[in-house]
Amino acid sequence: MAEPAKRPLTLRDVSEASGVSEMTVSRVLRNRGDVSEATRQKVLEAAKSLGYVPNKIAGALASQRVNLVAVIIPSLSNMVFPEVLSAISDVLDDTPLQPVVGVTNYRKDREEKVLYEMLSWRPSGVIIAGIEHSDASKAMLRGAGIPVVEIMDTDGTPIDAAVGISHRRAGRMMAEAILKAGYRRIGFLGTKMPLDHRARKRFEGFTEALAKAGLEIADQEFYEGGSALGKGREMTETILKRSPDLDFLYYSNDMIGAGGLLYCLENGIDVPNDLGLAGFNGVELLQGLPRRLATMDSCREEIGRKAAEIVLARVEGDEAGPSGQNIELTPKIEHGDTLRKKPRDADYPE
Amino acid sequence: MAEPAKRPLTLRDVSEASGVSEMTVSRVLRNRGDVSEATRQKVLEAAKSLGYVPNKIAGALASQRVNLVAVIIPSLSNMVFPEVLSAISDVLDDTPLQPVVGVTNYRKDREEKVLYEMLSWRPSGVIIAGIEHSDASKAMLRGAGIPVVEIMDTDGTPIDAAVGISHRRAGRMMAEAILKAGYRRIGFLGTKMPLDHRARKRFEGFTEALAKAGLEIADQEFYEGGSALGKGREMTETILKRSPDLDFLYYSNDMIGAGGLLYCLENGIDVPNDLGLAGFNGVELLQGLPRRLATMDSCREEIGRKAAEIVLARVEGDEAGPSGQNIELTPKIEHGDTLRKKPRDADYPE
DNA sequence: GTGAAAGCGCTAACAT
DNA sequence: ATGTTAGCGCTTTCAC
Repeated sequence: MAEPAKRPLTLRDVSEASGVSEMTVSRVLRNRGDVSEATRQKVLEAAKSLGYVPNKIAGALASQRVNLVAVIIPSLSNMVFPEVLSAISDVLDDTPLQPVVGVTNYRKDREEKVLYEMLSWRPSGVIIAGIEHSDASKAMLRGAGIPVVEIMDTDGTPIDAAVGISHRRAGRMMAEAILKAGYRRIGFLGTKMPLDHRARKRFEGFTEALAKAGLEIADQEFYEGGSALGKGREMTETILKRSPDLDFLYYSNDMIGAGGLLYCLENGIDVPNDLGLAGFNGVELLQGLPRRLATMDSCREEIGRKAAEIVLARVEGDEAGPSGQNIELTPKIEHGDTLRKKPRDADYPE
Repeated sequence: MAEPAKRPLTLRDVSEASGVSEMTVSRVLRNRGDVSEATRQKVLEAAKSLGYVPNKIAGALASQRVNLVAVIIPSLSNMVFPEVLSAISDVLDDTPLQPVVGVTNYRKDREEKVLYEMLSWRPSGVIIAGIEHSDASKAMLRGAGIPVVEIMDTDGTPIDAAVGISHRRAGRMMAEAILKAGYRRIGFLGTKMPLDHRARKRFEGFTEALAKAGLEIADQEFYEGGSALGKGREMTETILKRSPDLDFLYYSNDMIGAGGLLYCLENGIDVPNDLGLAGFNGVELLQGLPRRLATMDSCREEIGRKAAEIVLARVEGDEAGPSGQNIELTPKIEHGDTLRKKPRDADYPE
């Protein structure tokens, strides 16, 4: 029953309460070095009854070790990132390392600030979303002298190590699957992309693959903010009214794709025959929809796990581990119910 | 162009590079005290060109101030908590305080551990979800000597301050609205609740209000884990097959409610006439559904904002601010398209 | 198995 | 406006 403490307790308080030197108390509390079972118990008891909570600030300063891993992501409202996070947490859970999250809102200036703040706590490693950073951010990351794992995207040169997928390739793969299924008049719906590099790269890969087949995006529509499901609905209505002859809609993420799917179903559009749909990410939400939206798994779980493992390996092995790796995972297309696997008999007889 | 630093830079390095004492460098970097514009520039330049990042560990130890606010929540995958978080961040954004998030997975033992870890960094305040904690957690919170704001739930006695809604009352209010609309055979669908106190309290308030009207829950169904949308769908099918005469389904959250709604629409059930539906939380996702699910706003934005403001006020005013407050917000029922406002002409002529 | 001394990188409090 | 001194609460290192 600790009284409303005025001054936080210190090792010294525990030392005095237990009649053991500060040093030995410290050893007990950290399970380090040999301590007799007798003193060990005395100390533990004293610490507990006082309600002592060690001061990690002091500990970190003295030991020059901080068991934190900075995890920097663009957003928490896009479910994709919490999922990566939870994979990271799972791996780190049985280790002394602890993730600490920073959010950038997809903004370079925020990223710089968040990074600076986090590095000033001298974490043991950094896991950061994306492979595009400002020069200042890159300089900080390089200068920090700690393992840095860039995640989600491998289209670029990592500072240290990277784990992700190639979004350019993902866009290409989806375009190829769509073409193979016989769709030809393809619309694109997505976020305004100046900020989201991965969405942009998927778009680029997508158009590139279409171009190779002599095709272009037939129409497109972009959105900003707001409820993704609602936006998907609205955008789908807009683009279909403007270009009723489209036979496929590629969405830059599953949430707007889901909104589009709901719109199509309500309006009696024959999916996937008259109109095919596909999103991106493979979010769990899709399991509950009336039809399974075609999508592409973005390997979030594995990315999080691998990233954490890399940091862990580097922190444990004092020497720099395998640096400079760029691990590209391969996303799989899920056709679901909205992307047929081959052309209808009637059309595109080629 | 900082070389791959071996040893992190210190104030001393900046001091030497700029020919100014460590103390003055420190003053410049913190914008504290009077420094001539000339030296100010010299220092800033030196710091920048070296790529110096201050060591907050040392700073915090020396100043006995840590501008972190521990925010402890059950989960990141339930969108409700990221929303509270983002309200907290917004308020704290223009202040020196910074939120740091810990996740408990709805488990008391995790909460204890997370709390211990966070307190060992000596944060300036704690914002913690829920008002139910283990004795050990309560002792830690009391002993920390910092402002503690318990959020989301006001049904209980706060340790220090609380901001939230009464979930018992929320459950009652929904029951009353449902009864007023003439529904009588009411089913409940929700999470297994040993862990989620707020869901439990809503359930209790709900059944209590039914009891007052001489009614009982006609059937119920519980779930664990999995995709909420999909689960809502499955549970709805199950409960309706078992009890086809139900005329209302009350879901413990909007996601399973949304799944239920989709199921009903697909199966041609007349909502809200033959069957009414309601969820809880007022999540944005609902905006994109074919019909607006009845729900109840859980005031997440305001809760986050108020909580952050309380911590802020207490940290700024050195003296303890208004302690012991228990701010109960009032959720509003949104009838949407799935809960009619009064009985059908035909039934329940009373 | 235990203790004493030194110092981690910074800032408060006092000089000047 | 700038510099000096003395810690902050722990851990490292070395002694016993």
